[in-house]
Amino acid sequence: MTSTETSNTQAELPKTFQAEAVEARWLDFWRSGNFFRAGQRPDADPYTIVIPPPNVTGVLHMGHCLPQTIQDVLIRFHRMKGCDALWVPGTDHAGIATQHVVSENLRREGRDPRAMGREAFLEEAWKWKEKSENTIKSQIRSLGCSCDWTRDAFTLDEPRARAVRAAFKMLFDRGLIYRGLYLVNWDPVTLTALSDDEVDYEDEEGMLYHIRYPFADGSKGGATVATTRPETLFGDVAVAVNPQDERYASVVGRMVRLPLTEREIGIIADGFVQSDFGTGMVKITPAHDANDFDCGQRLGLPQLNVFTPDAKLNEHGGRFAGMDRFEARRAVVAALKEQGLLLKEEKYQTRLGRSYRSKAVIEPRLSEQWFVRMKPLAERAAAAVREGDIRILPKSYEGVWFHWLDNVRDWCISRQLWWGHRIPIWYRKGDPSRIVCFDGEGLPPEVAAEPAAWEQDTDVLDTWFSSALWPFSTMGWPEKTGDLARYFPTSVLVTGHDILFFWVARMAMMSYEITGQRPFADIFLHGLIFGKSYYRRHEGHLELIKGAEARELDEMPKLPPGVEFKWEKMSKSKGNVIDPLEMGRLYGMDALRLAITAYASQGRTIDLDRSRIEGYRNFVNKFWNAARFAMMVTQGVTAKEFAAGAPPTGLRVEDRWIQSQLARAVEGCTRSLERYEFDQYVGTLYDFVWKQFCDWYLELAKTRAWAAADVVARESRLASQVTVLEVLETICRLLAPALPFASEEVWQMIRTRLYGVEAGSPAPLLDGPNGAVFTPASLCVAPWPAAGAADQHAEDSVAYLQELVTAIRAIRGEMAVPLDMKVDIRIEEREPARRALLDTASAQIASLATVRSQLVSAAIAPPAFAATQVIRGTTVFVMLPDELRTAERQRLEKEIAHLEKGIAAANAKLANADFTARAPEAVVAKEREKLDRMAADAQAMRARLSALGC
RNA sequence: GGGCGAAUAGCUCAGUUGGUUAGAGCGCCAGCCUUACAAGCUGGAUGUCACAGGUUCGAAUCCUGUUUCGCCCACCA
Repeated sequence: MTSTETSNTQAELPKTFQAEAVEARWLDFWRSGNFFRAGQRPDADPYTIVIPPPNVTGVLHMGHCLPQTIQDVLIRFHRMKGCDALWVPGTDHAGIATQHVVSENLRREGRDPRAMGREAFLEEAWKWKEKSENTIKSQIRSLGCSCDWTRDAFTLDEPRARAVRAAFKMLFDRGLIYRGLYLVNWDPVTLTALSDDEVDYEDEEGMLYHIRYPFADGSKGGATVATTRPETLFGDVAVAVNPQDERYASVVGRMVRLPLTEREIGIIADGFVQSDFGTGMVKITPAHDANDFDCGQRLGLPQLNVFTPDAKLNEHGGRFAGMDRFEARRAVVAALKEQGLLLKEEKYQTRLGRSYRSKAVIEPRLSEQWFVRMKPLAERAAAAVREGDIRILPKSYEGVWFHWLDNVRDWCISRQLWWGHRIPIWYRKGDPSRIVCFDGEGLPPEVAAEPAAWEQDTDVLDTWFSSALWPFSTMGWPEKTGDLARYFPTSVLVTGHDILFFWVARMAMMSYEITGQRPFADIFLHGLIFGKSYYRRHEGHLELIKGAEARELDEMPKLPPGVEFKWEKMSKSKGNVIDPLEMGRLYGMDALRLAITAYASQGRTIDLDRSRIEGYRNFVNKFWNAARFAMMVTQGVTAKEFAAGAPPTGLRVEDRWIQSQLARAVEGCTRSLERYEFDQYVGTLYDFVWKQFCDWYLELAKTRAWAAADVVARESRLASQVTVLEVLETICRLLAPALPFASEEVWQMIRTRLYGVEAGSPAPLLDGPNGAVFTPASLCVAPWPAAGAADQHAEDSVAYLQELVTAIRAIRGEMAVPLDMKVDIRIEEREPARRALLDTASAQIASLATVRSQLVSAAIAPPAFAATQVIRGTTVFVMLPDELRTAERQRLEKEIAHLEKGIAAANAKLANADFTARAPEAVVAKEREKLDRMAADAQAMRARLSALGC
């Protein structure tokens, strides 16, 4: 097969980039080629990322795409840098969240999840998990994520269960896990305890009730307490005042009668009571309030639970028993009012805790739970960041990290759920003091010997317990696996700052405690994606606009009057969710990834505008068309010619210029990626590909690439062709981490064209500087480019030509010279070197500025009429019809005014003696040079203006 | 109540240790289907860099205060 037979001609290549087909092709190719399987470079440094496992609660949304894309960019970058890159994928069983979703679904089908029993429910949950997990995996795949799927993990699978048992036992044996009766956050809807971090607090409008507790001896008066929760009074065991509060000094020690009951309780003093709040008297309900619990512990008060698990009053509620807590509140208030014991009700802003999953109002509940002792673990995690063992990016989150760890309370890890890791504890029936903790498979020996005498704890562990082990449980811990030795600790953790405590801090704590090592070297915290929701102003209040109407508004450049938008956290109820796959279909995954990467500045909210995705879609298409053009103008170039590199004798200044620009781009991209400055990385490429390569180099190359053989020397033509291919090939490699599909497509296209081999087939190694470039079977395993040398002379020369061309174009544009009218120009240039440059570039200038003829000389006799522009001492005359004289006057005046503004600014600076005395010499010199240049140009322009004479 | 972050063009955002006449994309205006690309090309307009002080020869950038917005943490019932 020869290269001509397999070459793509222009006609075969579509004018617009066909994202869908290209994505499918390379996804398949990468998968079958096993390119993402770690361990294929045993001598290379490992680079590891473990995915923050998405919850198997449903499908991925835009919020997930951000971390996945960033991780993939990092992994692909390091893979190309030669690392043994490993990205471990996986999913999280998400205890409460999943159990909640599965239960809801069952209820919708008319089934009662609780009545089904544990086994049957778990069966349903596993079914759900399979479905959700498959969806998530295929979504991650279609994003182009280069995960090593052979190492796929799930937080509830058997290897992870082994890790959970081992970790639990380890902590248990070290006394870091204990069980006790404490007040915990109870979710009365899902009927489980929650950790402190799983409770979201919201300000809500409530009432503060002042209730009179009459003296028990019947004497006049009593204690008036202020409370937001009158329904808990059945659990009161005391009334407390501040010991310093003189108003109540005399009543301390007296007894009062608890309203609506026959019970009597005492008035006590405790320092936590704030005298200036409410009445200065507080009812003490140790079983239902955290403060009161602490107070009760201090003073040895009894704990009286008055609620059932689903937050109905129990037998202590007397005639109110069986009522739901909110219903009971109304009833109790009504009864108190009737008895004249309700002295006052006032509106009051309270903070209500809600379950972060079920949104149910949390009820503090006294119950037997398992806890992790956090203090020693937290100290170690804090020290790790303080000492630089772990680096947090952006640094501003360090403060948050320390504050949380310094104030952390013990972690309640038991959950009264079914979906999760069973707590590996067995109790001896009838003797609760005898317990066994077992980390092996099946039953502990004692239990196996007498199964009937033991029962396993019915609770499961908090999801975050297994998540906390993730960086090493995915590596096979507690087994001493090869992966653990090679890939752990991991390189970086990429996640949102919203789970810094839930997850990140806990991984650090567990990892140091259990493995003695950090879980990751860097923590990169990204922003959270917000969506655009629309509102219509309607009689003073805002009305949410959803559905199709909102989609229409998305497309409108200007919103109709009365409609406004807000950026808000994406949620289904707001109707502002963007489906990543839909965006992928609309604009292509590459464009989506590029937009996300460019948006990934650190630690903020990200207002994702779809017009930005569209902008990058256009960029991908631009890149694609540059490739099409390259294929066109390099027809006939052989692999051997490419491998040998551009013939030096044929190189022109623009070839050296683009190579120099490329060197800077390579350096910029590399530096940005190493520093997690993703927006810089994308910005550098965008500018280089579009502004430098397409707008200038390819345009400059046209004159040679298309010229007939007798007009341009063969070497020159070949040099331009090879340069086009070299630069394009390097661009592919630079783009590959963020834009894997399009770059692979183009790269393989060049490879196939030159070598006549299909993707995946080995390309013959040829001699020459470029001989090895296409050796790898895929771009994703090609080496990251090394930065070449910058060429200052070439950069200056081309900058000069660019200014000249732009000046001529600007004149044409402002004077409205039609494009089909080629103009004649004269250039007055005193410097011989520049004249020489202009001579060699005349064909390029003609092509770029639509020029018919040009005359270059050290001195030009001013023509009768021409539009003129002076740039850096060079005068360009653009010969135009005389009727443009007036237009030219206006244009010159504007140009001169612009220059004068700059001159004035520079003059003011230089006139300041302090500036010339104190500013660094280089800065002053630069300013002076700038002033001289502008002054000379302005002078010349003024001369042209007066010569116009109209 | 504490802490953190943000405020730059109509919109979304850059602006690295203070040194330009403050940038990009989208949108806008004018002109172009110039044989890679109309998802394009060329030219153009657009800013009290939230506000007020201060430091400095010089501030979008550093300091102080103010305002607005967002987030996190916190046991006044």
